[in-house]
Amino acid sequence: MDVLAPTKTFPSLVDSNFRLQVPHNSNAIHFTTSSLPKRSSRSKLSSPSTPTLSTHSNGHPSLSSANLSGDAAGNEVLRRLVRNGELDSALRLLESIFLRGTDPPDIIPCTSLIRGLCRSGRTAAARRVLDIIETSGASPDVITYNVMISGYCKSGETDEALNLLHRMSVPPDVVTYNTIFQSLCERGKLDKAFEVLDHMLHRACAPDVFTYTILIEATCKESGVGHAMKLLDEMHAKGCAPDVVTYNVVINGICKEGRLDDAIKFLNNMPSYGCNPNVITHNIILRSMCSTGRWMDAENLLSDMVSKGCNPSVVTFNILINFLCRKGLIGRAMDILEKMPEHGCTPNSLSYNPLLHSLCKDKKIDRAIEYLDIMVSRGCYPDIVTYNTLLTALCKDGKVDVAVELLSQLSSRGCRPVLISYNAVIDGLSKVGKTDEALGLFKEMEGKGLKADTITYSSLVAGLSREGRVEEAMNMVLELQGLHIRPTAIIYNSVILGLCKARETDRAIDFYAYMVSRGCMPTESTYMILIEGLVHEGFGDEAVDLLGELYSRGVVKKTSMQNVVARM
DNA sequence: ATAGGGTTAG
Repeated sequence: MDVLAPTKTFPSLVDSNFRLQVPHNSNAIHFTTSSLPKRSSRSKLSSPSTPTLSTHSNGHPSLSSANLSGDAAGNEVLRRLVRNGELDSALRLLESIFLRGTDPPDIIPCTSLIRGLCRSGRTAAARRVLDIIETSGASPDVITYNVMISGYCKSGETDEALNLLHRMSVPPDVVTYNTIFQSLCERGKLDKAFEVLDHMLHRACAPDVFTYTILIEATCKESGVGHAMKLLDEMHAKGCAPDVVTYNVVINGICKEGRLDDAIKFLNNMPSYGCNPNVITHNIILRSMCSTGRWMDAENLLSDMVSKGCNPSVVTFNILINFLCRKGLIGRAMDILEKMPEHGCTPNSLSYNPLLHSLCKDKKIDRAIEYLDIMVSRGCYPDIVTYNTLLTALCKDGKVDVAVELLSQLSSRGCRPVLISYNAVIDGLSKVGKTDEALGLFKEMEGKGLKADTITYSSLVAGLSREGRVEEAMNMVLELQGLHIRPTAIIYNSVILGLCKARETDRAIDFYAYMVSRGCMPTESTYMILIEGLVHEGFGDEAVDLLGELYSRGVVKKTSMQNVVARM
């Protein structure tokens, strides 16, 4: 015990000065900390670019014929520009002619212009068009407003949408409100949606099936089916009949609450409500049956729907294929896929991907590639998930170079690599000791505007640690703070492992303390790595004490403990 | 306005 230099951090460890550090659960044990390298605090947040108006009004050829100051000829040019998709020229024309002209612009091309600008995310420019219409003395109609409001909603500017709703120069219609409901509900702002509903009723605008369906769906998610049912009653009372979609939304809610049998009853009662279930109704129930392992029920439901004349869709089959693949029943999944055309369905990439994934998981990459060829020969092109599956399989099969090659070809194959594609290959490279090459890909990825996540860093940090480049690994972990990425236990563990392997168990313990101070819960591996480290440096007794303590706390499993002892 | 969303890290 006295071999331990007093300056080191070990003593407090072996003196069993154990103290719970993390309040909630706590398997964290307290080691004395010593200071860690100062972490750099970089904040490189680029501010999102705001749409700006192009204000330059220097002569555009197509404007020359329209120097008559906002008259019929001007509108003709405006229509042509909008029709040809020359949005910026149309905008300039509006600014230069109609803003001060005597005749107002035609609101129909203006509405198209607003729609076009919104589609490319330029809501500020679109709003400018609306403002020009208003100041030029023309009055936008409800459609113009609806297009603008929908543009705001799609770009997430719900507050702007609401402001515009309140200052429209014509009464909003049910479409205006439904657009806003949809957007508020998607963002979980259900309270606000109900406020708007009050507003709608005050203005004597009657809600329709869409209105209620949107609200019922959101209510199922936020407050449960029980509350949603009240809305369904209210809907009935107001003389608005629910349709299949309304019922499907409710059935989906019931399934999500784990009440599959109630959902089935609802399905069976639907005809008595005057509404027949459709494929989607069945698919919702089918999915729920599969995910709860009720395979026989699923098979029966499938034959039920066929006998009722409700034809299965691609989704129906994909649900079944997915389920079978998860259960490892690849053969049956393939049979189903092959039978799809008999039911008038063409398999898509979502049909093939689970099969490819299962084959890869079973290390049958050659068969997966054969199947890929079949898929392509049938006109179904691989998507990014297909490629990601292959990239992962290649890496796991020791063909990292092939994976690198494939990754570089993705764009020319019509598939843009995504974060997961890079993560798969970066991980593959890191695992075979080619961390520098992995770092190169990481740079390339960032150059393409893809932001690395915790998994990317997890692979890189582990790669660096394995190569003995622990300093770099540690610095990378410290840098994550400025990037709003919380390192996981996996990341900390790999650094701790790297330090232990380098016979720097004291620093490993410091890093452990740092991990705990950052609020990251250690795992069983964390402790096992540290214990192995202690053993390697000749502190077997201390390791055993610690192990006993951890075992008595239930942090370490008995088998893990026996394994360590057996190796000593 | 409803169903499939699969693929990556110790």
